[in-house]
Amino acid sequence: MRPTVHDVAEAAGVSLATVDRVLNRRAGVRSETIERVETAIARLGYVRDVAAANLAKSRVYRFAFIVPEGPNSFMRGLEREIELSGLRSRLERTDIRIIKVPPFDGAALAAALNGLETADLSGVALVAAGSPAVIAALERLHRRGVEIVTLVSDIEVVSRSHYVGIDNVAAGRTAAGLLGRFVGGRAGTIALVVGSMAVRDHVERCDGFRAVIAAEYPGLDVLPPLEGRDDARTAGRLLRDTLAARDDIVGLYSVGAGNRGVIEALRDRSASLPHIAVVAHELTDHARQALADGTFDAVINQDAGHEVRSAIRVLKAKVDGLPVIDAQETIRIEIYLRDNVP
Amino acid sequence: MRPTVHDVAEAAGVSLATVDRVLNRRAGVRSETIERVETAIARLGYVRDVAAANLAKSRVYRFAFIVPEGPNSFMRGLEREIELSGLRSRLERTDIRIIKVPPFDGAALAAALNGLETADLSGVALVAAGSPAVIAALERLHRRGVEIVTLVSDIEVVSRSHYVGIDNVAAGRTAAGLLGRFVGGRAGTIALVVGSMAVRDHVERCDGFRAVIAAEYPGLDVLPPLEGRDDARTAGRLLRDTLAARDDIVGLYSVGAGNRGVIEALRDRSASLPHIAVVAHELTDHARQALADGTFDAVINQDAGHEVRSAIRVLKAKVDGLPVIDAQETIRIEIYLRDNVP
DNA sequence: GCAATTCTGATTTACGTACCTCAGAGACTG
DNA sequence: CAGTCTCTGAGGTACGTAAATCAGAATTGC
Repeated sequence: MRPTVHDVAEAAGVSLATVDRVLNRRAGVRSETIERVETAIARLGYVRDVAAANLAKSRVYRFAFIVPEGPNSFMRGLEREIELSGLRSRLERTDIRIIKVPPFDGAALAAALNGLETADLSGVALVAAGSPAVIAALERLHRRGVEIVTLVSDIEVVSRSHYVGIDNVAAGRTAAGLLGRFVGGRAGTIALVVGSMAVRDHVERCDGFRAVIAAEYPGLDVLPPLEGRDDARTAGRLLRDTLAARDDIVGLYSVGAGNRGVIEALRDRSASLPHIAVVAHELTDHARQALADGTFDAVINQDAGHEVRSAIRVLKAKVDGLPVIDAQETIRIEIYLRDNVP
Repeated sequence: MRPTVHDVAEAAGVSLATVDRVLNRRAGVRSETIERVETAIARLGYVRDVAAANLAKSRVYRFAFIVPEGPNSFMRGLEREIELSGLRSRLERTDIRIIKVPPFDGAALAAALNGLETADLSGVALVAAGSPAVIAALERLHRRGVEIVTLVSDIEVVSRSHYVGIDNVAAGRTAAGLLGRFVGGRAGTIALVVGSMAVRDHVERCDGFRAVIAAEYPGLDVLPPLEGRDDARTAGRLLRDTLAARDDIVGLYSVGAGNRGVIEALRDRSASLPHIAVVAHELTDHARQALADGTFDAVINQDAGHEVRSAIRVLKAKVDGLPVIDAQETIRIEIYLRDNVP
């Protein structure tokens, strides 16, 4: 049987009230006594029963999730997952609120963060767009005891924060490894379509991609990125122009949003032209279709549901002062071909 | 605030004891009264607070995990993950026991199942090797109220069971999709190395693999599988013989155990010979190395840690009579290239 | 040496559920 | 009509912890 506070009290030769004070860092205990209690805790291997503690406290975890608004399919999927997890979390005394902010807009994000009612808020998860104002807002929240987790895209160090998302450099390298092999020894150029070079995740993917292509596929040239800014039409137009302007394109890496436009541009190519190998990101409905009909060869994905559940677990662990299980909280870079789409 | 049993009692106009009898399916309540209580539960949206219930019951979940013994790296990794989860689960009133049985041996597995003390056992997770005796033993366990989950390899229907593992047919199809592209249009034959055609997961992978190669890569021939029987030396020897006997091999799919032998056989080939594209299963230490030095092009993996945690969650949900969240419990087919190895 | 202050102990209530006992109401049997 | 049986209510204790109150002990300041 696990030891309880009663056992600790007995072992330390103090009362239950004293053990409670030590455990909950309340004042009124001599340092010598604190040490006696802590020794007893260590000796017995006592661990607080979080379920019982939360019951006694009638604790409610209150978390806010901040996501960019707009047409970005991945973000909308993320939002759905947050809603779903929020519904289920009700049963576990967890209250989750979603706050939407304009994308690519540090000032708006900072304003949203500063507008949060910190009194009964225990944690914030946000898709970070870095800016000094945002960092200041996060530091302020943290000083008020709010735990912070970055989602999908990371941001410069915030004390004691945690990042839930994939390693985007590795994702870019992986895309390069796949595309390099899919191109199959042909020489030529590779086009890049990104959402915006102003968000860190896209920049990192490009960096990783270029590094591997340069090192391992000397026959391949990578063109400068086409910026679609989360708009399918823009992305499609830019790609169409590039495809029309040159005939040496053998591969395409679609780094971020705007897949719908990319798919249309590719489908409009004449069927007699040689196949362009394509690796894209995020397994949305459009991407699934493109995989099924051969327009995309592979899709790299991060599972939004996993990310949301992981963020919630991490926030809870931090609030409860428990360790985070890294192996469980690592978000994998998922690769999908036509054959392993779930 | 969530409604409690008290609210339900008041709403139904009965006493707390009666609500309790209904909730816990104890005798002594008229069916008409049961209905009144259930209506109130539905109307209020009452859900039992599992944490409080477990506290009150001083419940301890007792689970047995049955895994094959022997040198199979994946199984040893699985066992480590079970131990790890077991240690952590202690804090959540969960006691996990590991039972090892000889591999590929239905009779031994059935004997182990029949030897389980069912009195205080709430669930069993097993790497299934199907046989009538095993199925009978599982049915018996299930009649005694023990929940059953199959791990990694599934088995013919057991009432109310659950399978935690990847879709092995899809894994084989995925391997074919990768290998077909990696071979890069060359014609030739593909070798298959399996553990045993007596376990269902390996058979399914081969089926999926052959189907895609036959349909999409007409230039490629697939050789009959070489059975290594979880023994690296055997697998290595068989592959070496095949490689020596023919020079038209352009690809290899290593379906199961024995990767160490496969890797050695491949490394011993003269460096002047053309590259053989290789897709293998399970990201063990040897496989990581083979990815790093280019011996393997891709590794398909199932995350043993996820599987164990999923099995525990599913067993708990079943014991508590709660629904299983399918999206969370689906085990992904992971693809690793050199660049996304964690 | 007395008061004020700080520390500690004992005890109680609460969280939401499980489970037990005891008593009584009502229906049925013979 | 007494006796039995089934159903229901009332109330209590327990699970492990949090948090509060009150009282007594030890320490400090003056």
